[in-house]
Amino acid sequence: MLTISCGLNLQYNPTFVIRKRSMDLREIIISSSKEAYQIYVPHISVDTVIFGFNGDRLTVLLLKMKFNEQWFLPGGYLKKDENLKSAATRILKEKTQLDHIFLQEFSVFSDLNRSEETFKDFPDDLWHKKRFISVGYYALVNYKNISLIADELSESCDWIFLHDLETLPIIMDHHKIIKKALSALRKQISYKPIGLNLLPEKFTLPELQKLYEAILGRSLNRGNFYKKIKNIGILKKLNEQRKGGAHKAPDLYTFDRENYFRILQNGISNW
Amino acid sequence: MLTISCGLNLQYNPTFVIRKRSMDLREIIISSSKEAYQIYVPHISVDTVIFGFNGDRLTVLLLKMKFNEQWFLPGGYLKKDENLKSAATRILKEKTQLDHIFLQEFSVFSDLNRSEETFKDFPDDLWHKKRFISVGYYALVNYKNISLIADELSESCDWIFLHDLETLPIIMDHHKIIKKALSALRKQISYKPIGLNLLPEKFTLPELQKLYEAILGRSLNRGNFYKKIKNIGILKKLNEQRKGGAHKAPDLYTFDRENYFRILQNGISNW
DNA sequence: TCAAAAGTGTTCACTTTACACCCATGT
DNA sequence: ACATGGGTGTAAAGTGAACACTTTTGA
Repeated sequence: MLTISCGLNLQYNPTFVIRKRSMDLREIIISSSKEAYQIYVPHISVDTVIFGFNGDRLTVLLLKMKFNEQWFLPGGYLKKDENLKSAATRILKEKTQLDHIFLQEFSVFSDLNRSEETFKDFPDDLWHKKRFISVGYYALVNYKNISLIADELSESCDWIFLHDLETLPIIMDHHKIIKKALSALRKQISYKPIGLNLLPEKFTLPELQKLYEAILGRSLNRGNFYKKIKNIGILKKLNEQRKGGAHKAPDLYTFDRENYFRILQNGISNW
Repeated sequence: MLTISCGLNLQYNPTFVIRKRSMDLREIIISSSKEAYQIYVPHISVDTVIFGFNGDRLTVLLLKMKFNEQWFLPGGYLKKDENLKSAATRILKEKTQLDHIFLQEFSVFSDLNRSEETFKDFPDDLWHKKRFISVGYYALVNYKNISLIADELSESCDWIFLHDLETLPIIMDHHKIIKKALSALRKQISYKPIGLNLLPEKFTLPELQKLYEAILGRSLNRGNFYKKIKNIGILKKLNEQRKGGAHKAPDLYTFDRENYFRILQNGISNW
């Protein structure tokens, strides 16, 4: 089941709606700015790159701004009483309702004029107009069973195929952030197990292989992949097959959660 | 040549000096706080873990606080007109005079009550008393030919052996930061060349091996190390030997800078 | 029965590991 | 001469890539 619930959905007469929207929105933003000064640490933000998997290709969760139709990553600010990991966890939960997801810090983005331009038509003391140093986290989640929730700035949110990113108008340096997250993920895949949050409880090796191929962006040899993945010791073979497809029914597996999390902590071997 | 110039060196009657010191220092800190508000972005700091190598063991550059005798990492704040990498570069230069050094971001430290305690006897609006989210960078530099420069807060600065860290009083979470930097460095050593800033212009393979062993914290097999390191393609064998030692004179090498920097960018292979 | 996908086995090449051997040098 | 460290070679074990073969299934 894939539900997408996306806040307001104003439509009909486009020009009227856009004007109406921007007026409401302006007030919303200005009032949220005041609140932000109370709650958050200034100049620090978190951007999360949330990867999903549709069984074939990787997607990224993006939101679409109400007032300029640009796409951007789910993000937020650091509360005065939390650390960055908590902030990233909170932001992930706000957008996807998901908890207990592996979140990995991968880089900090601190260039000048990253964010200042976006709200240039607003008062100078607007919170959002400050310079922000953003800490990037990525997560891997199961594409299905997720109710996406857009925030007050966003008219919609959606899973965007990595492949389609180039064609979208994406805000600020968020395209660069996604690329860097993907690169960090590709590095991680060689020494940390991946898949627990991306695949259903029971899955087949061909499905797992598709996931690896989607992340790495290239096809892998079946026999070699099977050998390698089984060797890691994170798989439990079930006494069931996935019936219903054409052709031979593939064996079902689950993750051996104990081993999975141990290896997630320690890395796959060498270190 | 190893010169260490460390600001003031007050000594003699300890109790008197400490009192005198703390009074001067208090004023210095309070005035630097005012300046800081003008120059820096609040709540963001940079800590640099600068590794050195004495030919046998790894060291870390630490400073010693004037007013509580605790050791801490060279660090600083983010100027309003620079990004984090520039800040880290600037801080490294301030302490070591060195330029063009490879600096690697490795983690962000954002826990609550990281730094607030250190200046608890100062006014509440003191810059240093704010909550700081610190971005960690590490660097590798040649232990020799460096004039260390302590700052206004520090009575001295010194290269501390990794092995001796446990015995020193180290401020805040700086011990944790060093450990994490070392762990990142150990990961990096397997896919990026290391040594250009740590060894003299001309060096021998046994020297390079000692460096690797110091970083990894374990001994390596000589023959295998030679083969592996030569295979990377970053070494140029010179037509000279290091004379003077007992036993066979070892061959001298330099780094092939072109290859070195190319591989530093792209990683050693796989990726 | 057949095409297609799943699962397993085999071969070859290459890398890693362990270790042996020779070389050069100062004492 | 010999102890010590430097430099190279080699065999065994392990890993990864390519590919072939068998099995299973629905059409």
